[in-house]
Amino acid sequence: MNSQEEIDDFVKNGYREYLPHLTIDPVIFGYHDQQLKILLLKWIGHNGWGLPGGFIKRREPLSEAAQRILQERTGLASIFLQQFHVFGDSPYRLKEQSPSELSEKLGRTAEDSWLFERTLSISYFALVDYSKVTVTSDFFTNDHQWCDVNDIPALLFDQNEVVEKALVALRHQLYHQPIGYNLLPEKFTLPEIHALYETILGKELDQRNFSKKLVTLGLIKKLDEQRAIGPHRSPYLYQFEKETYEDALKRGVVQAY
Amino acid sequence: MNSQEEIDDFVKNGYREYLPHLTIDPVIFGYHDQQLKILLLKWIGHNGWGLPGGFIKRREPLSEAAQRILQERTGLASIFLQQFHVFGDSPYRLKEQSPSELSEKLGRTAEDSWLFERTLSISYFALVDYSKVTVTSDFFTNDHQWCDVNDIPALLFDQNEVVEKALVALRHQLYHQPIGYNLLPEKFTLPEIHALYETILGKELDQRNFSKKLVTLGLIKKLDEQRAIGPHRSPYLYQFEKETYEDALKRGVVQAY
DNA sequence: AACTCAAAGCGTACATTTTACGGAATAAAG
DNA sequence: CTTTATTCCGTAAAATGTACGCTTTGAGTT
Repeated sequence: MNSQEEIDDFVKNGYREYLPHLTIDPVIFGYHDQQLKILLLKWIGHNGWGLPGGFIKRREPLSEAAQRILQERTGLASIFLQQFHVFGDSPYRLKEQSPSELSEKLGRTAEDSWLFERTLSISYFALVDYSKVTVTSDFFTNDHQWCDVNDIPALLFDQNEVVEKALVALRHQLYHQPIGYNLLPEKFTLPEIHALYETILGKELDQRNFSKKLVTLGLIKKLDEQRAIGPHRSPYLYQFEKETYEDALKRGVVQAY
Repeated sequence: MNSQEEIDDFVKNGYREYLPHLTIDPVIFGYHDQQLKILLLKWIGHNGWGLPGGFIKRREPLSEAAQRILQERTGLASIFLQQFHVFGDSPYRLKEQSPSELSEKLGRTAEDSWLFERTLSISYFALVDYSKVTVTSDFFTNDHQWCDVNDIPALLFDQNEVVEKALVALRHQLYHQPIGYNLLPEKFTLPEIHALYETILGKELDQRNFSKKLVTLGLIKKLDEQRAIGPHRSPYLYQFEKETYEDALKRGVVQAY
């Protein structure tokens, strides 16, 4: 979507291709080098930072739509993507936007556009390695940033609440599902996965007990190789146990009942 | 909505009042006397059993809509109602229904109705005492039943999957939030709450450890009264600790991290 | 080659929680 | 006053979680 014509057409007739009143707004967490960030975009129409988002095609399964939207922004496919809530209570999302406001910002009139109507937001979260991602912009956004989760600015609508809830969901996830395949190299060291968990949870974990736990659960297995790191003792390399890992994805790391 | 005129108007113009493409379909669990059931309605247009459902008004907050729909069916207000998933993948929900099919069943033509379009379903679950509920019908349904969760027939669309997921969510809930206020008398015995938990989880729980756990958590407190039950030892009465209970509703019974 | 430093990682003791189950107390009927 | 069905107290073992001392290791430095 680049040319002015295409944009006009989207604003006027997009509802023919997409479902109105409904967007998918994924919170994309990015981990790298002991930092946890989220992807924010600068929206032209609103002149502020907000989450990426997109519409669902009229005949497109919901989960495909979510994958597509993630891929359009980040180029990543088959990433773990988890639905966690529908937001439809905030007065911001209830109040239909003033057409003139957006029209002005877009530099064109679009009195009756379907884009001005109330939208509910189906929220997903994903977890990626942000150093491997190239973010793609589109007409409605003119900037992006990977923003540290501890330093998030005021976002559009109720999106600060969305991010907060996403973080809770992600941390909950960490206790019930294995995480790491997309974030660590195939072979990784205990300190690496340890740092990953500490960063996501935002608190310290005893390294000795932590490793014991992961090995006991059978999620990772020790290899015979080591990696040379500077002037210190070489750590052993580990690998995820693919079978246990995928089993845990389905049934949960800890059996709840 | 009773008169033929009103129905015609709803079929033709309902989209002016309600958001299209989107329904709220609550799975209403009913507990009574050691039985766990769900509320099913017989839908005229489809001639089959399915979940209750309703549309969201254009300017109505999502959670209010859910409460309203529950109340319209059951007369119950301020019930614990938990959103758990949006279903939008099933081919059944993707395929727009044949207008002629429904028109025929409704006994009238409604070629272009908004009702025929694809809908996603925002699913909630609730837990009520079904012996206290009077189910209200409307024009689109002509029968209802409280159906045992272990004996659920083939439902419309992908609703069997919805029910399955709801049951998982309910059981998960039971481990992380207190449940019982609406289902037990104000003062209840240990065997009563014990049976409730066993029924919902569908498995046995050691009664001695179970009571100890609830008391230790501070969720319930023992009273000095007893209840006479037939020719056996009189059980003590217990009450929920309101403060702990509501605290647990917010923060979870078990602190996850 | 010995020394030093910082990080890796082993092992063990203690605390807490979960699980298992014997058996006493109780109410009412016969 | 015995029988029977039920409530519920108490304790012990098992499993899990937590805390932390101390040895091992690799490479640069002396």
